[in-house]
Amino acid sequence: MPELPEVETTRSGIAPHITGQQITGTVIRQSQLRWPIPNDLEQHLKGRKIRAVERRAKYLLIKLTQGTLIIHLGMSGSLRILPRSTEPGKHDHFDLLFKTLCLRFHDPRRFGAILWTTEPVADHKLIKHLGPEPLSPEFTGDYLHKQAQGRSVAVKNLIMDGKVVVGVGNIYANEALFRSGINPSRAANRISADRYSQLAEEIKQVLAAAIKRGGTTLRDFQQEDGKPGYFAQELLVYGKAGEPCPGCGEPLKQKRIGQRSSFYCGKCQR
DNA sequence: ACAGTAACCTGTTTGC
DNA sequence: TGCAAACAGGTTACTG
Repeated sequence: MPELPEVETTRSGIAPHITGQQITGTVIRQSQLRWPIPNDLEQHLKGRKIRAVERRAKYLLIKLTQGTLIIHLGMSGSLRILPRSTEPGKHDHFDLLFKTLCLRFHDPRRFGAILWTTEPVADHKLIKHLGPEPLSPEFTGDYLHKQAQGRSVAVKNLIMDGKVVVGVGNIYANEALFRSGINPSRAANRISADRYSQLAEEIKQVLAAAIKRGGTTLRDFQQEDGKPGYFAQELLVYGKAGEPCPGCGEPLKQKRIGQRSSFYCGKCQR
């Protein structure tokens, strides 16, 4: 599910409800996620206040008066703000409790993670190797072009590589490549600087547009209030194999690149 | 350093 | 209709 727009939607949705609030407790119903939820989590969190809710890549960073709760939504995770008394359902693995509210983590596939750290987040093992944020000024066509030198991987794999740029998952990689007219299979080192400028721009545009719509809900992404994201209706190619290309009308193609389904137009994307 | 694959887990869709 | 295989928004870890 969640790529950068979905995580950002979640961040901005939960922040106003919990910022400044004091944590009164936690509930762990299933600790076996991508990594186990630390079993001493509650003693670190209880009584502390939420100072800020930030995001780095697809990680949500719940900054406390001391230390940070790191949450990743994996493939199928979501967070909701609910009244404390709400009965948990299946796959509701974790609650962060406040006086009257509860921040509830739901994740059927359990690829998500809930971790705790007291070190500066930028130094954390999962975060320190990450590339720039795609919506930051340092992410440019020139930067991408440089990263591509000496790399023969498909350009789609390059832009989905978190060491190169974060937050671009399968949906938005497909969309941005279509909008740039670049074939997803093209070797990264065989694309001009100009085309990389276009690509960097389209990545920024599509992510920003998706954030505006509250992300993309394909099956189960929920915003913090339980509503879906509305960007799915604006997707041009993702999941649309066989349908006419919005540019030329030729049927869109589907192909696996690096174990992921890729959707593209063989005529408009070269 | 790079490229490719398997692994984590559950639910839904597809194909025989 | 039933069952098994394939596939799904992510990322690490391992292999060659």
